[in-house]
Amino acid sequence: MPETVRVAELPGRVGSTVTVRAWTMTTRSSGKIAFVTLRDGTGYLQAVLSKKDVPDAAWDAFGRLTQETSVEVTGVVRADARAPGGVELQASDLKILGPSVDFPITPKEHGTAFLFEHRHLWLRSRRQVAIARVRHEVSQAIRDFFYERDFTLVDTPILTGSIGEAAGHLFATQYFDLGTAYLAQTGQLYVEAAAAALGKVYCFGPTFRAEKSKTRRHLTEFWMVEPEVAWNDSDANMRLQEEFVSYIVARCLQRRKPELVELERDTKPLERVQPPFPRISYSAAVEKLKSLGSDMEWGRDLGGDEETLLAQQFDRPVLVHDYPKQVKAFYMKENPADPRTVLNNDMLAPEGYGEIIGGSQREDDYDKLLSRIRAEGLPEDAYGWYLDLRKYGTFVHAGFGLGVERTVSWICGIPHVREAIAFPRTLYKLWP
RNA sequence: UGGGGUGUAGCUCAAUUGGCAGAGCGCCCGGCUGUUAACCGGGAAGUUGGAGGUUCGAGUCCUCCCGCCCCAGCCA
Repeated sequence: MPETVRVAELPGRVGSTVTVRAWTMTTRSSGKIAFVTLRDGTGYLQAVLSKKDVPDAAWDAFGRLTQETSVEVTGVVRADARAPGGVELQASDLKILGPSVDFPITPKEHGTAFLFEHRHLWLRSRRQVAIARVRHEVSQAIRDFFYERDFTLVDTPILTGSIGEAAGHLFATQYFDLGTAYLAQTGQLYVEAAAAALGKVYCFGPTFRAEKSKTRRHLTEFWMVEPEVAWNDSDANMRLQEEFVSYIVARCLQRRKPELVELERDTKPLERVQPPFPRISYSAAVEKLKSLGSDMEWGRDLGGDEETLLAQQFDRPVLVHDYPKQVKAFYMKENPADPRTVLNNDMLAPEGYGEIIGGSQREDDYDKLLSRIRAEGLPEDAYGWYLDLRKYGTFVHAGFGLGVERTVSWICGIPHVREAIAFPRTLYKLWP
């Protein structure tokens, strides 16, 4: 009885007889010799069948192979320069496990609308497998980075009663007899509470925005990691960010080179991602943009075009800090050196990928926070627990949120965030 | 919510600007002993997104509706 092995193990099994279970990608035949390219999730394998060397049933089975037929192939592992990957399987038997009739995604070109309608099948493609592996590496790097630095993971609620940020639309649902519940658009307020208990914390999970955004950078459901650190000021917050992003990129370069090659990603720009990152104040950024021909004015938030133009001036991610108070959220700490601004920052990824991080030092003064809540017309009683954090031993603290899909898109060099998650949720896409 | 596109075979796209709906891939049949998205020969495949209108004649022009894509705002 031959062993069943994974394709990835085959280079170490040259000479032995093995059985592989996998899916059919393409077939080629020359009458008496036949080739089938297989994939099993661990790698890609070419199996070779010679008509004279296999049972008639196996030869007939080859003739019935169609794209994505699942099969069991037994044979001898052989090194051969003509085989993709350098190793192939000289088959002695082939059995069909599951036929596949009229697989909709052919090896030729398709439009994005068609592919996303078949997302559950499209995931099997080499490109989508590579993206999934990079995403997995990013997620694991995130967890390892914080674990190594003694952060505690705090899982924050997805169903919430209060509202996170001032603007933005939220998904709402009826919550028993307690009225409306909202799907969380941030875990930040909760990790602030946890930071007062545990010091260094982070949350990592899905987040929901009911905004009718239709751009390559937006999803209605996306994953965000949000660290929050007691006694960090804005400067320490930015140092943590550049260390964090550099760590994630380095891990992908170190462990996912084959996937980045599959994606035809030029890794040179990624290799430059090392601390320190350039920093520029919002005010200086406005001046710089003006000198570059932009009609940007002080007081306006940076738009997509401005972000791209600004990021193009640097060879690695750039930290833009101290934005005008009126364009930023109520919880950001007022800048003592310039009360028109707050102690926040965004991180703009290079190559046009835009904002991957938004962060700030939090307002730790009870009265100032309360007046901001009132000024923005937020429901004061809903924020009672949040204000308590300033009432009982207030503390300097700061944190940020990193968007996983935007980060994965940037590292992979893909044009749209919806490819960076297995089943994207957008304005028009709730299935599959 | 604005602005710009697009919809023709299973898929990706043509169709002389109003005059016989076509190609490549995929699929089916046949051929080939080292193929790499194999190649060669043959075949099947269409309510041109939907409804209405103009016209001798509409894939093409007009009106409305529907789906999708891109850009902007919002943000990660």
